[in-house]
Amino acid sequence: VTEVDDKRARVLDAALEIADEQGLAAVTMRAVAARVGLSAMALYPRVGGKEGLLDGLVERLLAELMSIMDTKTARTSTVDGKPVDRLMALARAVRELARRHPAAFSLMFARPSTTPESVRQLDTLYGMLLDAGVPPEHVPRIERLLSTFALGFATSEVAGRFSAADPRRAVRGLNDPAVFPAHAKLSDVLEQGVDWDKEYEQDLADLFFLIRHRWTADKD
Amino acid sequence: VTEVDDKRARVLDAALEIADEQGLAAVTMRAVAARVGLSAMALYPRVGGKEGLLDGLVERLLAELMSIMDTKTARTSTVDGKPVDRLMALARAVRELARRHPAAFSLMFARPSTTPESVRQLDTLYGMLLDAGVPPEHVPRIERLLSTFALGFATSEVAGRFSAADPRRAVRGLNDPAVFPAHAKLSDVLEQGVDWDKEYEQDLADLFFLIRHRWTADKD
DNA sequence: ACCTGAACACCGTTCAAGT
DNA sequence: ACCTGAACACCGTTCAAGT
Repeated sequence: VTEVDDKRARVLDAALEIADEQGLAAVTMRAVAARVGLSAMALYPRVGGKEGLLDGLVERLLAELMSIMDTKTARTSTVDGKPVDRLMALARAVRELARRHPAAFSLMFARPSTTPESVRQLDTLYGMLLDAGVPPEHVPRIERLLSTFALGFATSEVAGRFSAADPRRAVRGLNDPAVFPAHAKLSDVLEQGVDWDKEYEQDLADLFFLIRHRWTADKD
Repeated sequence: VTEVDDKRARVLDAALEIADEQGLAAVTMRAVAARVGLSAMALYPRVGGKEGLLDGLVERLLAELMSIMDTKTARTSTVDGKPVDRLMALARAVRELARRHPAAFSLMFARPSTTPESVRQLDTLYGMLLDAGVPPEHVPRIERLLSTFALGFATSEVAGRFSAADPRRAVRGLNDPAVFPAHAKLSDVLEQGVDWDKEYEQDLADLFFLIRHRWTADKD
């Protein structure tokens, strides 16, 4: 039983390595098989076709996400720190995961994981939000809001959505108020580059500001 | 000149139709060519290979996004309504676009558009945020925050990330406090289904609450 | 039980050939 | 100038055959 899992794990290792080194398009049944020293057909009992292989990759990423968070929180000794700190650590771990595996990370949006393990991780997140004082009836929604933003930010970064929007890769007439009035008004701000680490921290601060203050003054 | 664009447009029409009807995997050079009555090779001068075809699809989606917003704001006559209303209309248009083209929509995260037209759309967004009172130095960041969330939410919906997390597609022991303590605490909330329209509206309300109140009490 | 290799039906793209 | 069709180097997967 654990032997089968072991064989599967070795295939997923190989697939993730190829994705990291050569991109997702290079993750071919044949290429993965060659790396583990088998024929392409020998993978089918292990991972169940290409779809199963990619689903397995998402499982691996989720497992690594949790291990990143554990090592991080252990190092700064916030294992049982304030709930918001643990949420922040998780949010930062998402981004680090994306930087470690930029090609494979794009699968996270496309191939939702429904393994018991992923439900356990969701349960941990729900627990943190409850501890942080989010009213129970809002917890699932706030979880989706935060995870959607964190996944989206990391995906935008590694897929180039953010850098592509950088106006310094000049479109003609960018500072012409007649063509791009808002860009012209913001030219000072736009000229300086973006510190993505800082931007992410600011975004998280804003979102947690929301969580902290949304349910204090007014109820619901 | 416009004749070349016209030919290109016809190819992109066909590609989008196939994506809508049969999914993104069915968008094949051969299939698209067949739909416009040409050989596969005749597409190359028009769109420049498969990559160019997919980039063109993203352009189409962005154009449709703006047309959705225009018709919506026109109907509710908020064309020159309050800036926040226009931002809300745009955010809702993103989601409607995803529902119209669920398969092609996933390209939005993967293939950022850098055409002059997309910069014009970004400029419009910047303008709305300035009008809404966001301090200039925060406008690009808030734009990224909002667009990342809106894209991420719509992608999660159409790609099944949200529905896959639905606990009612039962994992064993979901209500066992020993296994999933947070799920057990939230069982009342989780049992009732989610109204996605309502959830999105609440999320937008929260985010605009943030925009409205973040820069009033404390100056950053 | 587990693995292999030939084969099938595809895919994007090159290229020589047609008009 | 614009299009075609054969061909090339792939791809995921089926299946009969080996041990």
